Amino acid sequence: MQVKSESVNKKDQNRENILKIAREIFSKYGFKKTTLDDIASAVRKGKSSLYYYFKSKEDLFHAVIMKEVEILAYELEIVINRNTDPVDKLRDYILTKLATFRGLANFYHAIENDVTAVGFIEEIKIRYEQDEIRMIKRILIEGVRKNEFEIYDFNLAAIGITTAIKGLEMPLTAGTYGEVNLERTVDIILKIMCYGIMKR
Amino acid sequence: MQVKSESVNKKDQNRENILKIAREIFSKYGFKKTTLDDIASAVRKGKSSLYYYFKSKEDLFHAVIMKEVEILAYELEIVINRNTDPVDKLRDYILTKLATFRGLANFYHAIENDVTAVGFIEEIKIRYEQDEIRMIKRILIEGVRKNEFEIYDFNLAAIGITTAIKGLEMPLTAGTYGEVNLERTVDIILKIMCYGIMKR
DNA sequence: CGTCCTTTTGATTAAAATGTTCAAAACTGT
DNA sequence: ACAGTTTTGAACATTTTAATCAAAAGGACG
Repeated sequence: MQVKSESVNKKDQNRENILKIAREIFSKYGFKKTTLDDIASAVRKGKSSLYYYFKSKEDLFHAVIMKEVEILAYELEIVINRNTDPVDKLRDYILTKLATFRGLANFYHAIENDVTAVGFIEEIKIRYEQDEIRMIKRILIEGVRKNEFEIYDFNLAAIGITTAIKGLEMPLTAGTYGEVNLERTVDIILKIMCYGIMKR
Repeated sequence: MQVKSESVNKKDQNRENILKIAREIFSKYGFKKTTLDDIASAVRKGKSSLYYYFKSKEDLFHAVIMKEVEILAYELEIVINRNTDPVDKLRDYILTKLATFRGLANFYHAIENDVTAVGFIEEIKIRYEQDEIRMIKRILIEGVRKNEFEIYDFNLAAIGITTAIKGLEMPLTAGTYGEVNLERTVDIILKIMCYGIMKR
């Protein structure tokens, strides 16, 4: 009998490799234009071999996106745990998320409406909204503890900021390709959020 | 009766527009992955409308490539007529051609062998080889006139150099994607050619 | 070698996509 | 209303493509 852990390792290794290559191809051509043959021949396997690792094209795509999201989560975790000024932290958080999202958007940068892909990404957005609010809240609480922010309702504030970030993501996932200079826009929004619009 | 010249203009205008957009899409996805629907919806027309302007997908692709070649020819003409040192002119000629070719290569940067596209481009290469030899010859003759080159058989020299350029194009049209630093390679080859050629 | 498990594959199929044709419609200027 | 131009939707034949499956190949181990 083969040792389970070894064979699992081998399989997982193959799976990872397929994911890595599939990621490249999906990000280049989008979900619809990428065929299983493209991926299979890129990993030098028969097309049917892919079904040993993933139960469908959608499944594979889903796995690719999920991995991307994991990476994003990991990067955000790092940003959050850095010992920086709360405002900078907020800024870094937003910029990191946007950068990764710009990449994610590639996955369905197709001309036609790639319904499946859009569906996946929308689904992910919804699923992770709660996490996002929680993270933002942590930043806000830290800001108050450091005596930099003055916030009365953390939940509302976090929801507000999360919503603002969603607004920033829009031009990425929608078709607005004209370089909007995101960094500048982020700074402007940050300024508004930090100093408020009221004269004092 | 409508005035012929007007209607022709309108049609040509539309044709040009289709070509422009088709160029973008072909260069992004390659010949095979680009569908007529992609192009049609990008120009906001029905798919069948395209057949009013081009008799087939191949025909359209062909037209796109031809336009690209025209542009290349135009740019090369400019380089050749610039009043520069013959060696620089040779260098500029090669670099200009390679730059455009790098773009051309995009048109069939597909994973699979895009036989049709490859065929077209090979055909063009062959057709324009004679022109190329002629242009190179002009540069060489000018170089001798300016007392910088010392060449006894212009034809042979031009053919040799053209062949060398072909060698430089190979990594572009073949699958060699690993950045080969073309500019450096060009300089090296130029150096070899020059010190074999230059009067001393 | 034979056994058991893992992994790969070619053949097959059903469904969807795609290039192409064509006759009819829409549009345009006179 | 007319004539020429341009657009289009429906229809079709052909390929492509995702998915399935049973069989084969590979590999560890007694």
